Amino acid sequence: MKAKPTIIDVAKRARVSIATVSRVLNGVHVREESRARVEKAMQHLGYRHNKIAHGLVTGKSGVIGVIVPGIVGHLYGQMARGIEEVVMAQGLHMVIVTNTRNAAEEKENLRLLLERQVDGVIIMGSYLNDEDLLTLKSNVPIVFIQRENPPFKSRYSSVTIDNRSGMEAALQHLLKAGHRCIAHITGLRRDGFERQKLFQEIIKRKNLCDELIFKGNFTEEKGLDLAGEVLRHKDITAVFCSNDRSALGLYRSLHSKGVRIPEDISVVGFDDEPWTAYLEPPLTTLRQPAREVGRLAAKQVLTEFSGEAKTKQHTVPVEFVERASVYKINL
Amino acid sequence: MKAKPTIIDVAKRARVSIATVSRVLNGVHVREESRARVEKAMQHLGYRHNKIAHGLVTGKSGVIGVIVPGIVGHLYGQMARGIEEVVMAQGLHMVIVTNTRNAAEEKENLRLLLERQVDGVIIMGSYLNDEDLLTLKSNVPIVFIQRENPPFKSRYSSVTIDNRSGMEAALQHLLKAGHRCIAHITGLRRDGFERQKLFQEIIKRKNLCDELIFKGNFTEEKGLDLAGEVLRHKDITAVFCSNDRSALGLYRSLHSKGVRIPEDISVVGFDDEPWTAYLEPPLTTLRQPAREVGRLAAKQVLTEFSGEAKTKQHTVPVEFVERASVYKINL
DNA sequence: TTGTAGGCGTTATCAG
DNA sequence: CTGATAACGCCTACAA
Repeated sequence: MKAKPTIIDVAKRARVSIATVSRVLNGVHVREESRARVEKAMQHLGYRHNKIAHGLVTGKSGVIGVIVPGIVGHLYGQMARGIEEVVMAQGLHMVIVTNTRNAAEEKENLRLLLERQVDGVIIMGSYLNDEDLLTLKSNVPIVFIQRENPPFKSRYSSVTIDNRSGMEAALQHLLKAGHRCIAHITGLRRDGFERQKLFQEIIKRKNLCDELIFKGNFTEEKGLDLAGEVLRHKDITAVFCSNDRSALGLYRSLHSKGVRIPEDISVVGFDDEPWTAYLEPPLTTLRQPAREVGRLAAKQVLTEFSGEAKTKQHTVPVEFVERASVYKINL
Repeated sequence: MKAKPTIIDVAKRARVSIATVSRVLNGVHVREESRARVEKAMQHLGYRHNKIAHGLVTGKSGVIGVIVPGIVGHLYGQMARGIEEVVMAQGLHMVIVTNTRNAAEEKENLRLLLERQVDGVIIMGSYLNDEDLLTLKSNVPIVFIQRENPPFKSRYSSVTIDNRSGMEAALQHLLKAGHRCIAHITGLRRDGFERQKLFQEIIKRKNLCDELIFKGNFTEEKGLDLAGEVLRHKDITAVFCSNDRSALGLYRSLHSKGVRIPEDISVVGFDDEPWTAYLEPPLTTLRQPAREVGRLAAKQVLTEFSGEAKTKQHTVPVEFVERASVYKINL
């Protein structure tokens, strides 16, 4: 009647061996009578299965590690939620660590996770390179979501947003609406650069003016600053922002300058953050299926962990969300 | 040169005993030379400390469990971030599970966490009652953030928002601005009810009309619906919404009806969600110091876990955020 | 300062 | 179907 009861205590009270207790614990068949006695004993003693000890012998911790970038934001939250969803359904748990942006810290976080014997790791927006991974010699599956560096030559899975299809859809929409002089406020990191590259590629392919690139940094402030420069080009009729926050900055500046959206300038964002629908006018943007991305990543680690399943590079499409921030010139 | 090396392997290679290896692992002093040899051996072998085994013998898992309500939202994310911050600083980890709203599931989640031998638990918006807790006989500290039921008679810590001070501040502001006929769109759960009660109490104390209560449910839709009813009372000059989402609904309906904010109707929200500053006009609201709440809760579990520290009921103030949605009548 | 040996709570193997 | 008993990897008196 003192500290935590163990299977030994249960076994004694049920007058069976600890092996039998272990069996009922793990759903192995035992005689009905024994099982009943064991269960009663557990009940009585307030026994609780110790997953630490269990993990030590089985070599599985039942935990998936998740590393998320320090920047808060809605997207990462959704991804984490998606991961938790499938992880939980398997009776596993998820430990989250956030790394305040730098490769060294990320590596350290990963190391700690591995010490904890996680059964798999999911890293969002990783900065790690092949070499880092190598020195850590992880033996568990790692899958990367929206990794920053170019894909590994190596053996890791990944889940990546299909920026291309999104950009194509959005620009198509703009073109159909009659826009011919479209500016782009760029962003940072992999997504930012990729989007810029795609923007330029598509614009060039359509034979439009491809010089209207404004260097942004994914922040509202920058979007706000850039508005002036954008307005200096009188023929710009639409601005494609690399993310919603830039679009927000642009909105505010345009509003304050008395420029009408979308009549004077059309705006398109990227991410579909929850508040974009509340803007005036509601922002046309591209939605990242963040939750689904999380689910995918989680499923990938799990199958890799519990089988021979090979690594795989997933690409998920983004969805074009039409709202009211694009003016139809040709109507 | 095969599977995971253990301290035994390290000990052999360093020609010391496993005890010595363990010592350098745990920062106990050993002769400089031995330490060097051990470290070199670990390096060479690619040794990794196994925290599962470590946990089994020490009885500490080094993990704090966190249960968050299924509803996503910005606040819970911030709280989790605050928890992770302090937990991480102690070299611990945090496992998050979300419960899709119902006491049974919450209890089950807690049970699983305890099986995992977490060193402490933080539950946000819990629905558990004394009895539930009792049957689980947790031996680790549990602290509740914004628990739904009335405080325990029992021995658990909590962190709670000081709705009162917030309501006082907001209403004071409204009164100073000359508003005398103020409506309230109510919310749900503990916070909703508490805010309503406080609203009525304060209004009555000030000898104002206290009948203008509109039954909301924390959602945008409801806020939108209620706008009509609010407008029917011609003398209402301000509406205090129980949360920002209700305020948002009100905004949209008012806008669509051509009612001006704040000239015709002033609006105050609660929560200070990130997008409230982007509304037109920016919403005056009350900020919950969510991150700080998380930190507090985490510190509380940690001190309770690692010492005799008694349980404690924390109350954190909310901050009044003045923006542009309140009209100064008397100026 | 270092080594020996006895656990920590479970599972797994192998006889009965 | 059940029961000993040896791991699992590490920590920690206790001894040396």
